Amino acid sequence: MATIYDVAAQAGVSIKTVSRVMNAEPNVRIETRERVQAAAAALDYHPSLSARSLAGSKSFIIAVIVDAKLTIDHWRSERGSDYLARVQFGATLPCREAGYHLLIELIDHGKAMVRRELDTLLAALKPDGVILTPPSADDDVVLDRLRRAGTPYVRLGPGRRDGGGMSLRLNDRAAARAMTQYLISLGHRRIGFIEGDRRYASSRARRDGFLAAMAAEGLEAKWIHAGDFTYQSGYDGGQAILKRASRPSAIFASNDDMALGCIAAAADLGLQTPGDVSVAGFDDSSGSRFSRPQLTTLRQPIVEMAELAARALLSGSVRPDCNEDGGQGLPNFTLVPRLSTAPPAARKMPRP
Amino acid sequence: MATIYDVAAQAGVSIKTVSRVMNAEPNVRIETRERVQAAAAALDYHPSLSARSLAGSKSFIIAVIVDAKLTIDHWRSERGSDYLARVQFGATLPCREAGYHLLIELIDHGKAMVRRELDTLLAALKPDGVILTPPSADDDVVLDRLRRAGTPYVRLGPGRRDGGGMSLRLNDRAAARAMTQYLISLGHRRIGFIEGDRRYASSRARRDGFLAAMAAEGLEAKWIHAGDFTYQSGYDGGQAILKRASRPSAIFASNDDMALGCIAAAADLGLQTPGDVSVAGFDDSSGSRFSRPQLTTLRQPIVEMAELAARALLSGSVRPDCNEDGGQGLPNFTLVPRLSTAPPAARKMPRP
DNA sequence: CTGAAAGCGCTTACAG
DNA sequence: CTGAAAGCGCTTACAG
Repeated sequence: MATIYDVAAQAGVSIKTVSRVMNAEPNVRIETRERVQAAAAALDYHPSLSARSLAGSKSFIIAVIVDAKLTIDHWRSERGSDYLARVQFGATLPCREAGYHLLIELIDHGKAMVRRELDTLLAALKPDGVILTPPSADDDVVLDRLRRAGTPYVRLGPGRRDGGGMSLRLNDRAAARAMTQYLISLGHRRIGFIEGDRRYASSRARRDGFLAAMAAEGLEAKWIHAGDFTYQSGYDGGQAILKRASRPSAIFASNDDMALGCIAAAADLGLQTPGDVSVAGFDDSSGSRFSRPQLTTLRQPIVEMAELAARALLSGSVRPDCNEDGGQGLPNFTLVPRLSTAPPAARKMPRP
Repeated sequence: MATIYDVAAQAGVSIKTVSRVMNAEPNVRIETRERVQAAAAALDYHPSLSARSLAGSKSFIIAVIVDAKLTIDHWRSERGSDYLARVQFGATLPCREAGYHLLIELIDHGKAMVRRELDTLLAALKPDGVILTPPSADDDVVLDRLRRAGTPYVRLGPGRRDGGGMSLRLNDRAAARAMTQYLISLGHRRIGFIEGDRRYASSRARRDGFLAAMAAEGLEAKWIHAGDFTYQSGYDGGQAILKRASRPSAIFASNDDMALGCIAAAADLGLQTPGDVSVAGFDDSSGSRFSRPQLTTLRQPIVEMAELAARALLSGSVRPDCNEDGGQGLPNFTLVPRLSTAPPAARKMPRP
């Protein structure tokens, strides 16, 4: 394979000049530039990433950090949870345009592992930027190691405001509140809630939004189940809630996987959705669109967030030692009403 | 950040010895080894990938090549087509265990672009192995550049037998034949077929399997539509086939996306699935499981294939200049009967 | 079992 | 506008 020396020799210049041309730096006579470009093309020369990375200050790598357990669970279950795919979609294209490579890195969020895995990653790869997904975005160890390494990072959907870097936050609380209000507007007054994993800030925010909407209408939140974002926990939550003597006419699950599990639980108890119980989800996963019945859910602009994150990192505007909220330009959530929710059956309406 | 020199100094040895310890090479006294390990741990030392890659013969990178247009289309449509996710799932874990990084690279399969993009990729990254998905797996330019670079590669679902490297092939023909026979066994004799993109070998094989099964029963294959694996082409195919005066009682689409499009087309024409027309797909995508009705489809062991591909590459057993079929240990396809297929309505049965 | 030397292919910092 | 020198942090090939 041709190296910078071959190109320099062929063009009759020094390697420094070839370097200037390849990096589109100024101060090269147009004629020289063209000679170098011709030589590079003739020799089919492409600079080595590792050499550039070792000698210079850039690695041309952006890493996306995801939780290993959760990601593997989603891959294994094939339930159409496409959070990671959306992040890849949003971040891949800007990286590609800039000649960067996007690396998906799974890390274990156990106290002991996270530090070792992250340090290895940062030292080995020296990524020019890191995109943090929940729960990494709020993980003390992750944030500390990143800051120590001086690596710019963008946090997706973080809870903490003081985590450094740039944050891209969706208003989970407002979204959950809107969904709850939607259920109330359909006539529901007895509404259950299935929580997500509490390690996730978004999970807590969704719960808060639900509780706020209920309180605003003077409704009691009596059916709350602690799930963990998995289908199974949604199923368990649905069973637990719907087996009670007094059961709600609607259930709001903190994500689509759990909502689908909840619908299955209802069906196993002989309850139809939405005839006997309405069920709403959160995420607008592809599974939600193809479920039976199609799921009423909330869509958040994950692709746009990831794209914004990548662009911010690529532009060099993110500094690890600041706290920047970059979510201004982001589109808002959208409530997507579909067929899993309906007004409660008349006989089940409590009297006013 | 600590370098190999720091560790060497701290342990009182040469950098060569540190290198030996870090790479688990033999010929280091146990006592020396422990001293080096202690020093490395104390200094939080992790070797630099770019330095290792530049000096040595390994890059610790495995690249997956996918078609840019197709991948972006799948990401954008969010229709639960999880081929890439399955490949990632299968290949990520072995890479991780081996300290390797998996890179997903989109390339454009236009004649002009593919060579430039691939050469840049190979020269810049020097991946230790490449996993080729369709249609790259049969692309002359891709195969030529890979061989020229001496990069080991595994081809997933290739058509050509002479493409070099290792091939992992699924029996698309037998699978399509089995599905067609299944439809026939339900009582269908008038069966339509929607083809996938003909650039894909699997697409041609599926068509062959369909035709073979029909011919074996002495049935005419009169309703064939040329699709391209997209939902829209399935919709168009469904419309075209079902609008004809004489229409089939079942349609077999070459993938799930097209099958879903076909069902939508039927619905728009006032035809129920499976009441008026049975529809079968291919892939067992997550969308197929959540569709309404759930799709009868074929599952192929993509995750297992990708895992096998990664392991073969990591073990160093793949050579670019041979033609190896590595699919022996792979599980077979499975026909997944679900609710989108049923016996034809009595009045539509042709007389024997 | 251990180490000194050379070199991988670039960029940096500087000189002219 | 151009280039000579040094160095990034490792592995390779060799010597002992």
